[in-house]
Amino acid sequence: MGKTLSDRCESRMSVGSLPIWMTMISPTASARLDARPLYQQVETVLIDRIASGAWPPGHSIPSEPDLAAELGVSQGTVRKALTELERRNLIERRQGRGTTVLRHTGDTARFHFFRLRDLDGTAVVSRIVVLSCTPGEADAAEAAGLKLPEGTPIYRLRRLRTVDGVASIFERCTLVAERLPGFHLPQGELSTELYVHLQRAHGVTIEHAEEDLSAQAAGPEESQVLGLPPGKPLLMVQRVAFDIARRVVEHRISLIDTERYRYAVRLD
Amino acid sequence: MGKTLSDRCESRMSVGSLPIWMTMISPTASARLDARPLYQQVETVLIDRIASGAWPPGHSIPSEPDLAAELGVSQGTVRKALTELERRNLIERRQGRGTTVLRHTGDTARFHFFRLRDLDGTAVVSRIVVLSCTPGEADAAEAAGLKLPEGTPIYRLRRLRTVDGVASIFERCTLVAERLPGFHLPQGELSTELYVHLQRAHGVTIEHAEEDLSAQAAGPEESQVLGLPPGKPLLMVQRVAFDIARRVVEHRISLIDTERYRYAVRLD
DNA sequence: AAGTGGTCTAGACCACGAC
DNA sequence: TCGTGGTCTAGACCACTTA
Repeated sequence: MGKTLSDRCESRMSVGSLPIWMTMISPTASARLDARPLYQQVETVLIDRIASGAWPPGHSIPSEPDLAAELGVSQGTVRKALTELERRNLIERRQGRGTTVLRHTGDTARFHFFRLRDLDGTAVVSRIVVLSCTPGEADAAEAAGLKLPEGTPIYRLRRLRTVDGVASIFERCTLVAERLPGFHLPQGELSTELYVHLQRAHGVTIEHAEEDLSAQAAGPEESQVLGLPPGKPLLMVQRVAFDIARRVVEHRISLIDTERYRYAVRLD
Repeated sequence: MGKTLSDRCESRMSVGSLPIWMTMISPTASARLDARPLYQQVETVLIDRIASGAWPPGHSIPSEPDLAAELGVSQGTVRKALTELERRNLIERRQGRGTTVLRHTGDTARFHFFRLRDLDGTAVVSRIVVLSCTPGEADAAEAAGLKLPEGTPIYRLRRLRTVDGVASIFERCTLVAERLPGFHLPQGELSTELYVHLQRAHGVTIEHAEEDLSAQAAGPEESQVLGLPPGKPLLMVQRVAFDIARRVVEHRISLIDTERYRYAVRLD
């Protein structure tokens, strides 16, 4: 085959109106270059619609037959693309109801990005207190963590997580300002999950994150905040979080007292 | 449909010989009870053939059209089942060459189950020294880790991993004897990956593992083995490993000096 | 040239949910 | 009742490997 979505669309332009996605792709440039399978091209189109905000979180997207007709491909091809989006936790499909763009709730955000578990394996609930939130420019260490140049505008966020009333996690977050125009934290809701807020207030959906774990002795700042003796072994988690377009949004260093809780991982 | 694989087979029994999988399923019991989708039933059949050793690691399995004909389903249904097996890292498909049962190599075992990375993200190579290997019965702690009753026959394995000549990881492994009849370690190859050996010598394929991470101060045994000051923060990884049939095979406690290396995780 | 898995299509029927 | 996604089929053509 080797045909491109735009080829198929051009042959239909006389009948229908210009599809949204064509406004984002240069027709001349994409004419021959995109030799990827059709279902991957469909995938890209759908992701662009979600990432651009055309289909915001919670939006019901067109049915599979409608999408197939609009894009000039078969329903099977659309299904294959949607299956991949579902695997990436970008959409939710339900028989009889239709397909919607996933909206981060506290539960889903925690399920995917909060790996702390009780000793018997049950999920842990934590309360969050924001200690400080200030704009600034990335220093050497922060720039290295974000893999962005030094001096990049950022926001610095310090948080404390409390489990069962016990201060257990100290978090230093570094947020990329460019991704979050007009960033501010709601004063009242200190316990809001950060990623839920980023999606609701800035339209930024965190899709995946990479974490590096190590053991670290408690330094002066964290031993004071967590109320622990200096030198006590803590679990240090360094996270880099990416949005749907796989751009860096956040770097976070969490220091965790694992006396009563464990960080759970599944390996396949 | 709601039809069962055995229904479809019965209608073909007059022409072909009895398929392998029918010998493992009671025809009467499975006649009405298995209301799962066909592709999942096919999946089960194929997994059984792999788990039973009928298709050992490295074996080239029949082509998709052949499997479809044998099982009385369409090629698309077989493809869907194979796609899931591929996702679970049980098989490898290559265009033009065919499909083979995955054989653990040192590389694949490390890639899936060894999460340690250099500070710049490159994979770490380690040499293994076996300190001891003795049979015994599970004590309370070991039984809890394996989620098996106390007194279950086990093998205890102590290993030391060296990275760049520096002792970095001390491992206490507990292996379920029932899964590994006649278990012994090859004397010469101290650096063999355990999971490669389990597959080659005992036909046991480790498919996935669950790990709990915490920070722990070095105790007397590990500080001596690793040559570290007592009380130094170490990363403690408690792993439970499962075979293809999702039965527990191993419990392992690793104590890691994360001075120069990191445990890497990807969250989706 | 023959056979493999990979892509794509068209259409049937089913299970579920909303109206 | 209707429209949705889920399952299953049959068959075409392509890309790749092997002989």
